[in-house]
Amino acid sequence: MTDVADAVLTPRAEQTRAAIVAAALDLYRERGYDAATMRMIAERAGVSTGNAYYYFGSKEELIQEFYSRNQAEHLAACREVLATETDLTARLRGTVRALIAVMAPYHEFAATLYKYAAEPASPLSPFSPQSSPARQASIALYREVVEGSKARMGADVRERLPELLWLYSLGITLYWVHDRSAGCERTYQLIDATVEVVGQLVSASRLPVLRKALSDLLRVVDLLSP
Amino acid sequence: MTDVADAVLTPRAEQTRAAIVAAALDLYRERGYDAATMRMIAERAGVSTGNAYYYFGSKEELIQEFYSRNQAEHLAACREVLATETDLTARLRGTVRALIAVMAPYHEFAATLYKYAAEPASPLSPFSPQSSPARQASIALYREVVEGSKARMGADVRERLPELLWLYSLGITLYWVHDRSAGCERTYQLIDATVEVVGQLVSASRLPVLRKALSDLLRVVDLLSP
DNA sequence: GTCTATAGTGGGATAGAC
DNA sequence: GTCTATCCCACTATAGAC
Repeated sequence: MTDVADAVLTPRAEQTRAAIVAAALDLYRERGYDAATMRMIAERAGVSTGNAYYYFGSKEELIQEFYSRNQAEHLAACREVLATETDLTARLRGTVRALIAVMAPYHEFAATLYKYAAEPASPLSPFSPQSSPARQASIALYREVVEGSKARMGADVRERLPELLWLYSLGITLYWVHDRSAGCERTYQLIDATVEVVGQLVSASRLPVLRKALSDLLRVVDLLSP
Repeated sequence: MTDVADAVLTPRAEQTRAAIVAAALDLYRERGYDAATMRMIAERAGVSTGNAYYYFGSKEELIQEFYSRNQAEHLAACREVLATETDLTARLRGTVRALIAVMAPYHEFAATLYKYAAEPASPLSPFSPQSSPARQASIALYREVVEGSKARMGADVRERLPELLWLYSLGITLYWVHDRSAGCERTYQLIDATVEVVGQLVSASRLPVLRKALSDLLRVVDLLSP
Protein backbone atom coordinates (compact mmCIF):
# COMPACT_ATOMS: atom_id res chain seq x y z
CA MET A 1 0.00 0.00 0.00
CA THR A 2 2.10 2.89 -1.22
CA ASP A 3 -0.67 4.96 -2.77
CA VAL A 4 -1.64 8.45 -1.69
CA ALA A 5 -5.13 7.36 -0.64
CA ASP A 6 -7.21 10.21 0.72
CA ALA A 7 -4.47 12.77 1.13
CA VAL A 8 -5.13 16.28 -0.15
CA LEU A 9 -3.93 16.55 -3.72
CA THR A 10 -2.54 19.40 -5.72
CA PRO A 11 -4.61 20.43 -8.77
CA ARG A 12 -2.10 18.69 -11.00
CA ALA A 13 -2.33 15.46 -9.03
CA GLU A 14 -6.11 15.73 -8.96
CA GLN A 15 -6.11 15.92 -12.73
CA THR A 16 -3.88 12.88 -13.10
CA ARG A 17 -5.97 10.96 -10.64
CA ALA A 18 -9.16 11.86 -12.50
CA ALA A 19 -7.63 10.78 -15.79
CA ILE A 20 -6.81 7.37 -14.35
CA VAL A 21 -10.30 6.96 -12.93
CA ALA A 22 -11.92 7.96 -16.23
CA ALA A 23 -9.74 5.57 -18.18
CA ALA A 24 -10.52 2.76 -15.75
CA LEU A 25 -14.29 3.24 -15.80
CA ASP A 26 -14.27 3.50 -19.60
CA LEU A 27 -12.28 0.32 -19.99
CA TYR A 28 -14.38 -1.51 -17.41
CA ARG A 29 -17.52 -0.69 -19.33
CA GLU A 30 -15.96 -1.55 -22.68
CA ARG A 31 -14.20 -4.79 -21.85
CA GLY A 32 -15.12 -5.74 -18.29
CA TYR A 33 -13.04 -5.74 -15.15
CA ASP A 34 -10.69 -8.63 -15.81
CA ALA A 35 -9.85 -7.73 -19.39
CA ALA A 36 -9.01 -4.14 -18.45
CA THR A 37 -5.40 -4.50 -17.34
CA MET A 38 -3.56 -1.92 -15.30
CA ARG A 39 -1.20 -1.48 -18.24
CA MET A 40 -4.15 -0.54 -20.48
CA ILE A 41 -5.67 1.80 -17.92
CA ALA A 42 -2.40 3.61 -17.38
CA GLU A 43 -1.75 3.81 -21.08
CA ARG A 44 -5.16 5.27 -21.87
CA ALA A 45 -4.77 7.76 -19.03
CA GLY A 46 -1.42 8.74 -20.49
CA VAL A 47 0.60 7.79 -17.43
CA SER A 48 2.99 5.02 -16.49
CA THR A 49 1.74 1.95 -14.69
CA GLY A 50 3.93 2.90 -11.78
CA ASN A 51 2.12 6.20 -11.56
CA ALA A 52 -1.26 4.50 -11.55
CA TYR A 53 -0.07 2.50 -8.57
CA TYR A 54 1.07 5.72 -6.97
CA TYR A 55 -2.57 6.79 -6.78
CA PHE A 56 -4.29 3.44 -6.32
CA GLY A 57 -2.67 0.76 -4.25
CA SER A 58 -4.34 -2.02 -6.19
CA LYS A 59 -6.62 -2.70 -9.08
CA GLU A 60 -9.44 -3.35 -6.61
CA GLU A 61 -9.06 0.07 -5.09
CA LEU A 62 -10.17 1.63 -8.34
CA ILE A 63 -13.56 0.04 -7.83
CA GLN A 64 -14.29 2.40 -4.95
CA GLU A 65 -14.52 5.15 -7.56
CA PHE A 66 -17.34 3.28 -9.21
CA TYR A 67 -19.14 3.15 -5.88
CA SER A 68 -18.93 6.83 -5.08
CA ARG A 69 -19.96 7.79 -8.59
CA ASN A 70 -23.01 5.56 -8.26
CA GLN A 71 -23.97 6.80 -4.84
CA ALA A 72 -24.01 10.40 -6.08
CA GLU A 73 -26.04 9.54 -9.17
CA HIS A 74 -28.53 7.53 -7.15
CA LEU A 75 -29.11 10.41 -4.76
CA ALA A 76 -29.80 12.76 -7.67
CA ALA A 77 -32.08 10.24 -9.34
CA CYS A 78 -34.25 9.87 -6.21
CA ARG A 79 -34.66 13.52 -5.43
CA GLU A 80 -37.84 14.01 -7.38
CA VAL A 81 -39.79 11.03 -6.06
CA LEU A 82 -38.79 11.81 -2.52
CA ALA A 83 -39.86 15.42 -2.92
CA THR A 84 -43.31 14.70 -4.27
CA GLU A 85 -44.51 11.29 -3.13
CA THR A 86 -45.83 10.60 0.38
CA ASP A 87 -46.87 6.96 0.15
CA LEU A 88 -44.21 4.74 1.71
CA THR A 89 -44.55 1.98 -0.85
CA ALA A 90 -44.30 4.43 -3.74
CA ARG A 91 -41.31 6.23 -2.22
CA LEU A 92 -39.51 2.94 -1.74
CA ARG A 93 -40.35 1.73 -5.22
CA GLY A 94 -39.08 4.95 -6.77
CA THR A 95 -35.88 4.87 -4.76
CA VAL A 96 -34.98 1.27 -5.49
CA ARG A 97 -35.98 1.53 -9.14
CA ALA A 98 -33.70 4.56 -9.41
CA LEU A 99 -30.86 2.57 -7.91
CA ILE A 100 -31.18 -0.13 -10.55
CA ALA A 101 -31.61 2.41 -13.35
CA VAL A 102 -28.45 4.24 -12.34
CA MET A 103 -26.40 1.07 -12.32
CA ALA A 104 -27.90 -0.27 -15.55
CA PRO A 105 -25.05 0.72 -17.92
CA TYR A 106 -22.66 -1.21 -15.73
CA HIS A 107 -24.70 -4.38 -15.42
CA GLU A 108 -22.05 -6.73 -16.73
CA PHE A 109 -19.27 -4.98 -14.91
CA ALA A 110 -21.24 -5.05 -11.66
CA ALA A 111 -21.54 -8.80 -11.96
CA THR A 112 -17.79 -9.42 -11.95
CA LEU A 113 -17.49 -6.77 -9.27
CA TYR A 114 -19.67 -8.57 -6.82
CA LYS A 115 -16.90 -11.09 -6.54
CA TYR A 116 -14.82 -8.57 -4.66
CA ALA A 117 -17.64 -7.01 -2.69
CA ALA A 118 -18.68 -10.38 -1.29
CA GLU A 119 -15.36 -11.14 0.34
CA PRO A 120 -15.86 -10.30 4.02
CA ALA A 121 -12.29 -9.17 4.59
CA SER A 122 -12.32 -6.97 1.51
CA PRO A 123 -12.57 -3.22 1.98
CA LEU A 124 -15.03 -3.39 -0.89
CA SER A 125 -17.53 -5.34 1.19
CA PRO A 126 -20.58 -3.20 1.99
CA PHE A 127 -20.10 -4.25 5.62
CA SER A 128 -16.45 -3.27 5.87
CA PRO A 129 -15.23 -0.34 7.99
CA GLN A 130 -13.94 1.31 4.83
CA SER A 131 -17.45 1.25 3.41
CA SER A 132 -18.94 2.72 6.57
CA PRO A 133 -19.40 6.26 5.22
CA ALA A 134 -21.08 4.98 2.06
CA ARG A 135 -23.21 2.62 4.16
CA GLN A 136 -24.28 5.43 6.50
CA ALA A 137 -25.14 7.62 3.54
CA SER A 138 -27.27 4.87 2.05
CA ILE A 139 -29.08 4.21 5.29
CA ALA A 140 -29.70 7.94 5.66
CA LEU A 141 -31.36 7.88 2.25
CA TYR A 142 -33.70 5.11 3.35
CA ARG A 143 -34.38 7.05 6.53
CA GLU A 144 -35.57 9.86 4.32
CA VAL A 145 -37.75 7.37 2.45
CA VAL A 146 -39.38 6.46 5.77
CA GLU A 147 -39.53 9.89 7.40
CA GLY A 148 -41.02 11.62 4.38
CA SER A 149 -43.88 9.13 4.18
CA LYS A 150 -47.25 9.39 5.84
CA ALA A 151 -47.06 5.75 6.93
CA ARG A 152 -47.80 5.13 10.58
CA MET A 153 -45.69 2.73 12.60
CA GLY A 154 -44.33 2.12 16.05
CA ALA A 155 -41.28 4.05 17.22
CA ASP A 156 -39.16 0.90 17.33
CA VAL A 157 -40.05 0.07 13.73
CA ARG A 158 -39.38 3.63 12.60
CA GLU A 159 -35.97 3.45 14.24
CA ARG A 160 -34.85 0.23 12.58
CA LEU A 161 -36.69 0.28 9.29
CA PRO A 162 -34.07 2.32 7.39
CA GLU A 163 -31.42 -0.30 8.07
CA LEU A 164 -33.78 -3.05 7.05
CA LEU A 165 -34.59 -1.24 3.83
CA TRP A 166 -30.90 -0.84 3.10
CA LEU A 167 -30.44 -4.59 3.55
CA TYR A 168 -33.45 -5.06 1.32
CA SER A 169 -31.84 -2.92 -1.38
CA LEU A 170 -28.71 -5.08 -1.15
CA GLY A 171 -30.89 -8.11 -1.77
CA ILE A 172 -32.46 -6.48 -4.82
CA THR A 173 -29.02 -5.58 -6.11
CA LEU A 174 -27.88 -9.13 -5.62
CA TYR A 175 -30.83 -10.35 -7.64
CA TRP A 176 -30.14 -7.75 -10.31
CA VAL A 177 -26.55 -8.82 -10.90
CA HIS A 178 -27.86 -12.31 -11.53
CA ASP A 179 -30.73 -11.14 -13.71
CA ARG A 180 -30.29 -12.05 -17.36
CA SER A 181 -33.77 -11.05 -18.55
CA ALA A 182 -34.16 -8.39 -21.26
CA GLY A 183 -33.82 -4.93 -19.76
CA CYS A 184 -33.68 -6.60 -16.35
CA GLU A 185 -37.46 -6.57 -16.35
CA ARG A 186 -37.54 -9.37 -13.82
CA THR A 187 -35.68 -7.23 -11.33
CA TYR A 188 -38.25 -4.48 -11.78
CA GLN A 189 -41.01 -7.04 -11.31
CA LEU A 190 -39.30 -8.21 -8.17
CA ILE A 191 -39.09 -4.64 -6.89
CA ASP A 192 -42.75 -3.96 -7.61
CA ALA A 193 -43.81 -7.17 -5.92
CA THR A 194 -41.61 -6.82 -2.85
CA VAL A 195 -42.25 -3.14 -2.10
CA GLU A 196 -45.93 -4.05 -1.84
CA VAL A 197 -45.10 -6.73 0.69
CA VAL A 198 -42.90 -4.33 2.62
CA GLY A 199 -45.65 -1.73 2.75
CA GLN A 200 -48.16 -4.28 3.97
CA LEU A 201 -45.83 -5.66 6.56
CA VAL A 202 -45.20 -2.18 7.92
CA SER A 203 -48.94 -1.64 8.21
CA ALA A 204 -49.39 -5.05 9.76
CA SER A 205 -46.61 -4.32 12.23
CA ARG A 206 -49.16 -2.45 14.37
CA LEU A 207 -51.28 -5.57 14.84
CA PRO A 208 -51.04 -7.04 18.34
CA VAL A 209 -50.82 -10.63 17.00
CA LEU A 210 -47.52 -9.84 15.34
CA ARG A 211 -46.05 -8.04 18.31
CA LYS A 212 -43.91 -10.99 19.41
CA ALA A 213 -42.55 -11.86 15.97
CA LEU A 214 -41.86 -8.19 15.38
CA SER A 215 -39.87 -7.58 18.52
CA ASP A 216 -37.88 -10.74 17.77
CA LEU A 217 -37.20 -9.44 14.29
CA LEU A 218 -36.03 -6.09 15.58
CA ARG A 219 -33.76 -7.88 18.01
CA VAL A 220 -32.26 -9.61 15.00
CA VAL A 221 -31.51 -6.28 13.41
CA ASP A 222 -29.75 -5.27 16.61
CA LEU A 223 -27.69 -8.40 16.26
CA LEU A 224 -26.76 -7.53 12.71
CA SER A 225 -25.75 -3.93 13.21
CA PRO A 226 -23.30 -3.06 15.96
CA MET B 1 -11.52 -25.26 -20.20
CA THR B 2 -9.36 -28.24 -21.16
CA ASP B 3 -9.95 -30.36 -18.10
CA VAL B 4 -11.60 -33.73 -18.13
CA ALA B 5 -14.50 -32.56 -15.95
CA ASP B 6 -17.00 -35.30 -15.24
CA ALA B 7 -15.78 -37.84 -17.75
CA VAL B 8 -15.32 -41.42 -16.63
CA LEU B 9 -11.78 -41.92 -15.46
CA THR B 10 -9.47 -44.89 -15.51
CA PRO B 11 -8.41 -46.13 -12.07
CA ARG B 12 -5.02 -44.59 -12.60
CA ALA B 13 -6.52 -41.22 -13.49
CA GLU B 14 -8.89 -41.45 -10.54
CA GLN B 15 -5.94 -41.87 -8.28
CA THR B 16 -4.11 -38.87 -9.70
CA ARG B 17 -7.24 -36.79 -9.43
CA ALA B 18 -7.79 -37.80 -5.81
CA ALA B 19 -4.20 -36.95 -4.94
CA ILE B 20 -4.64 -33.46 -6.35
CA VAL B 21 -7.89 -32.92 -4.45
CA ALA B 22 -6.36 -34.11 -1.18
CA ALA B 23 -3.33 -31.89 -1.61
CA ALA B 24 -5.54 -28.92 -2.41
CA LEU B 25 -7.88 -29.30 0.58
CA ASP B 26 -4.92 -29.80 2.90
CA LEU B 27 -3.16 -26.71 1.65
CA TYR B 28 -6.34 -24.64 1.74
CA ARG B 29 -6.88 -25.47 5.39
CA GLU B 30 -3.22 -24.94 6.26
CA ARG B 31 -2.52 -21.71 4.43
CA GLY B 32 -5.78 -20.43 2.97
CA TYR B 33 -6.97 -20.29 -0.58
CA ASP B 34 -4.79 -17.53 -1.98
CA ALA B 35 -1.53 -18.70 -0.43
CA ALA B 36 -2.02 -22.24 -1.73
CA THR B 37 -0.67 -21.90 -5.24
CA MET B 38 -1.32 -24.36 -8.01
CA ARG B 39 2.41 -25.04 -8.12
CA MET B 40 2.34 -26.04 -4.43
CA ILE B 41 -0.76 -28.17 -4.83
CA ALA B 42 0.72 -29.99 -7.80
CA GLU B 43 4.03 -30.48 -6.06
CA ARG B 44 2.42 -31.92 -2.92
CA ALA B 45 0.30 -34.21 -5.09
CA GLY B 46 3.47 -35.30 -6.88
CA VAL B 47 2.41 -34.15 -10.33
CA SER B 48 3.28 -31.27 -12.63
CA THR B 49 1.21 -28.09 -12.64
CA GLY B 50 0.25 -28.83 -16.22
CA ASN B 51 -1.14 -32.13 -15.11
CA ALA B 52 -3.19 -30.51 -12.36
CA TYR B 53 -4.74 -28.31 -15.03
CA TYR B 54 -5.52 -31.39 -17.05
CA TYR B 55 -7.94 -32.44 -14.30
CA PHE B 56 -9.15 -29.05 -13.11
CA GLY B 57 -9.61 -26.27 -15.62
CA SER B 58 -8.90 -23.62 -13.03
CA LYS B 59 -7.99 -23.12 -9.42
CA GLU B 60 -11.60 -22.21 -8.71
CA GLU B 61 -12.82 -25.52 -9.99
CA LEU B 62 -11.06 -27.28 -7.15
CA ILE B 63 -13.43 -25.54 -4.75
CA GLN B 64 -16.32 -27.70 -5.94
CA GLU B 65 -14.66 -30.57 -4.12
CA PHE B 66 -15.03 -28.67 -0.87
CA TYR B 67 -18.73 -28.19 -1.56
CA SER B 68 -19.56 -31.82 -2.16
CA ARG B 69 -17.67 -32.89 0.93
CA ASN B 70 -19.65 -30.39 3.00
CA GLN B 71 -23.03 -31.32 1.59
CA ALA B 72 -22.48 -34.95 2.53
CA GLU B 73 -21.35 -34.11 6.05
CA HIS B 74 -24.27 -31.78 6.63
CA LEU B 75 -26.75 -34.43 5.63
CA ALA B 76 -25.23 -36.86 8.09
CA ALA B 77 -25.15 -34.26 10.85
CA CYS B 78 -28.89 -33.52 10.52
CA ARG B 79 -30.12 -37.06 10.44
CA GLU B 80 -30.68 -37.36 14.17
CA VAL B 81 -32.65 -34.16 14.73
CA LEU B 82 -34.81 -34.82 11.72
CA ALA B 83 -35.55 -38.34 12.92
CA THR B 84 -36.64 -37.37 16.41
CA GLU B 85 -37.93 -33.81 16.49
CA THR B 86 -41.38 -32.79 15.23
CA ASP B 87 -41.52 -29.10 16.06
CA LEU B 88 -40.81 -27.06 12.94
CA THR B 89 -38.77 -24.41 14.74
CA ALA B 90 -36.66 -27.02 16.49
CA ARG B 91 -36.11 -28.99 13.28
CA LEU B 92 -34.99 -25.88 11.47
CA ARG B 93 -32.75 -24.79 14.32
CA GLY B 94 -31.08 -28.20 14.43
CA THR B 95 -30.56 -28.31 10.69
CA VAL B 96 -29.06 -24.85 10.34
CA ARG B 97 -26.94 -25.22 13.46
CA ALA B 98 -25.59 -28.45 11.99
CA LEU B 99 -24.71 -26.65 8.78
CA ILE B 100 -22.64 -24.09 10.63
CA ALA B 101 -21.02 -26.73 12.82
CA VAL B 102 -19.98 -28.80 9.81
CA MET B 103 -18.36 -25.83 8.12
CA ALA B 104 -16.69 -24.55 11.30
CA PRO B 105 -13.18 -25.94 10.66
CA TYR B 106 -13.12 -24.12 7.34
CA HIS B 107 -14.34 -20.77 8.62
CA GLU B 108 -11.41 -18.75 7.37
CA PHE B 109 -11.20 -20.62 4.11
CA ALA B 110 -14.93 -20.19 3.54
CA ALA B 111 -14.58 -16.45 3.91
CA THR B 112 -12.16 -16.11 1.01
CA LEU B 113 -14.25 -18.61 -0.87
CA TYR B 114 -17.38 -16.54 -0.82
CA LYS B 115 -15.65 -14.20 -3.20
CA TYR B 116 -16.00 -16.80 -5.92
CA ALA B 117 -19.43 -18.04 -4.99
CA ALA B 118 -20.87 -14.54 -5.18
CA GLU B 119 -19.92 -13.98 -8.79
CA PRO B 120 -23.11 -14.64 -10.77
CA ALA B 121 -21.37 -15.98 -13.85
CA SER B 122 -19.24 -18.32 -11.79
CA PRO B 123 -20.12 -22.01 -11.77
CA LEU B 124 -19.47 -21.76 -8.04
CA SER B 125 -22.47 -19.50 -7.50
CA PRO B 126 -25.25 -21.33 -5.62
CA PHE B 127 -27.61 -20.12 -8.34
CA SER B 128 -25.58 -21.39 -11.30
CA PRO B 129 -26.70 -24.30 -13.50
CA GLN B 130 -23.62 -26.20 -12.42
CA SER B 131 -24.77 -25.94 -8.82
CA SER B 132 -28.27 -27.09 -9.66
CA PRO B 133 -27.88 -30.65 -8.33
CA ALA B 134 -26.40 -29.41 -5.06
CA ARG B 135 -29.12 -26.77 -4.80
CA GLN B 136 -31.87 -29.32 -5.41
CA ALA B 137 -30.37 -31.58 -2.79
CA SER B 138 -30.30 -28.75 -0.27
CA ILE B 139 -33.88 -27.75 -0.98
CA ALA B 140 -34.91 -31.37 -0.61
CA LEU B 141 -33.36 -31.35 2.84
CA TYR B 142 -35.42 -28.32 3.86
CA ARG B 143 -38.49 -30.01 2.40
CA GLU B 144 -37.82 -32.80 4.82
CA VAL B 145 -37.54 -30.24 7.61
CA VAL B 146 -41.03 -29.01 6.70
CA GLU B 147 -42.70 -32.31 5.89
CA GLY B 148 -41.51 -34.03 9.02
CA SER B 149 -42.93 -31.33 11.26
CA LYS B 150 -46.37 -31.17 12.80
CA ALA B 151 -46.73 -27.50 11.82
CA ARG B 152 -49.94 -26.62 10.03
CA MET B 153 -49.90 -24.33 7.03
CA GLY B 154 -51.63 -23.68 3.72
CA ALA B 155 -50.78 -25.84 0.73
CA ASP B 156 -49.20 -22.87 -1.07
CA VAL B 157 -46.92 -22.17 1.87
CA ARG B 158 -45.99 -25.82 2.23
CA GLU B 159 -45.06 -25.89 -1.44
CA ARG B 160 -42.76 -22.87 -1.37
CA LEU B 161 -41.40 -22.91 2.17
CA PRO B 162 -38.48 -25.28 1.46
CA GLU B 163 -37.05 -22.91 -1.11
CA LEU B 164 -37.47 -20.00 1.25
CA LEU B 165 -35.71 -21.90 3.99
CA TRP B 166 -32.85 -22.67 1.65
CA LEU B 167 -32.53 -18.96 0.88
CA TYR B 168 -32.68 -18.34 4.60
CA SER B 169 -29.81 -20.76 5.16
CA LEU B 170 -27.78 -18.89 2.56
CA GLY B 171 -28.39 -15.70 4.50
CA ILE B 172 -27.21 -17.34 7.72
CA THR B 173 -24.12 -18.63 5.95
CA LEU B 174 -23.42 -15.17 4.62
CA TYR B 175 -23.62 -13.80 8.15
CA TRP B 176 -21.39 -16.59 9.40
CA VAL B 177 -18.53 -15.90 7.01
CA HIS B 178 -18.57 -12.33 8.28
CA ASP B 179 -18.82 -13.36 11.93
CA ARG B 180 -15.66 -12.70 13.89
CA SER B 181 -17.08 -13.43 17.35
CA ALA B 182 -15.54 -16.18 19.48
CA GLY B 183 -16.80 -19.58 18.38
CA CYS B 184 -19.15 -17.74 16.04
CA GLU B 185 -21.56 -17.40 18.94
CA ARG B 186 -23.26 -14.48 17.26
CA THR B 187 -24.19 -16.66 14.32
CA TYR B 188 -25.76 -19.17 16.69
CA GLN B 189 -27.62 -16.33 18.41
CA LEU B 190 -28.82 -15.17 15.03
CA ILE B 191 -30.02 -18.66 14.19
CA ASP B 192 -31.87 -19.03 17.47
CA ALA B 193 -33.53 -15.63 17.09
CA THR B 194 -34.51 -16.05 13.45
CA VAL B 195 -35.86 -19.59 13.59
CA GLU B 196 -38.32 -18.32 16.22
CA VAL B 197 -39.45 -15.59 13.83
CA VAL B 198 -39.77 -18.10 11.02
CA GLY B 199 -41.88 -20.41 13.17
CA GLN B 200 -44.14 -17.57 14.21
CA LEU B 201 -44.52 -16.29 10.70
CA VAL B 202 -45.51 -19.75 9.47
CA SER B 203 -48.15 -19.91 12.19
CA ALA B 204 -49.29 -16.39 11.39
CA SER B 205 -49.50 -17.24 7.71
CA ARG B 206 -52.94 -18.75 8.35
CA LEU B 207 -54.36 -15.45 9.56
CA PRO B 208 -56.76 -13.83 7.07
CA VAL B 209 -55.25 -10.35 7.62
CA LEU B 210 -51.98 -11.53 6.16
CA ARG B 211 -53.49 -13.34 3.21
CA LYS B 212 -52.68 -10.59 0.73
CA ALA B 213 -49.12 -10.00 1.88
CA LEU B 214 -48.58 -13.73 1.88
CA SER B 215 -49.76 -14.40 -1.64
CA ASP B 216 -47.61 -11.49 -2.82
CA LEU B 217 -44.66 -13.00 -1.03
CA LEU B 218 -45.22 -16.39 -2.61
CA ARG B 219 -45.45 -14.73 -5.99
CA VAL B 220 -42.02 -13.30 -5.28
CA VAL B 221 -40.65 -16.77 -4.69
CA ASP B 222 -42.08 -17.79 -8.05
CA LEU B 223 -40.20 -14.91 -9.56
CA LEU B 224 -36.98 -16.05 -7.93
CA SER B 225 -37.09 -19.71 -8.87
CA PRO B 226 -37.71 -20.69 -12.46
C1' DG C 1 5.55 16.03 -4.17
C1' DT C 2 4.75 14.02 -8.92
C1' DC C 3 6.17 11.11 -12.32
C1' DT C 4 8.94 8.00 -15.67
C1' DA C 5 11.34 4.04 -16.95
C1' DT C 6 12.77 -0.31 -16.28
C1' DA C 7 13.74 -4.56 -14.35
C1' DG C 8 12.00 -8.19 -11.57
C1' DT C 9 8.88 -11.55 -8.61
C1' DG C 10 5.68 -14.95 -8.59
C1' DG C 11 1.21 -16.14 -9.70
C1' DG C 12 -2.60 -18.53 -13.02
C1' DA C 13 -2.97 -20.62 -17.07
C1' DT C 14 -1.62 -22.76 -21.75
C1' DA C 15 1.02 -25.20 -25.85
C1' DG C 16 2.95 -28.69 -27.54
C1' DA C 17 6.37 -32.38 -27.20
C1' DC C 18 6.48 -37.05 -25.37
C1' DG D 1 -1.80 -38.32 -19.18
C1' DT D 2 2.00 -36.23 -18.26
C1' DC D 3 5.69 -33.16 -18.68
C1' DT D 4 8.59 -28.85 -19.65
C1' DA D 5 8.67 -24.42 -21.15
C1' DT D 6 6.47 -20.31 -21.76
C1' DC D 7 3.08 -16.43 -21.69
C1' DC D 8 0.83 -12.67 -19.53
C1' DC D 9 -0.86 -10.84 -15.65
C1' DA D 10 -0.85 -7.94 -10.96
C1' DC D 11 2.21 -5.98 -8.40
C1' DT D 12 6.90 -4.30 -6.37
C1' DA D 13 11.32 -1.93 -6.27
C1' DT D 14 14.25 1.41 -7.41
C1' DA D 15 16.79 5.10 -9.32
C1' DG D 16 16.27 9.19 -10.72
C1' DA D 17 14.01 13.41 -13.67
C1' DC D 18 11.15 17.59 -12.94
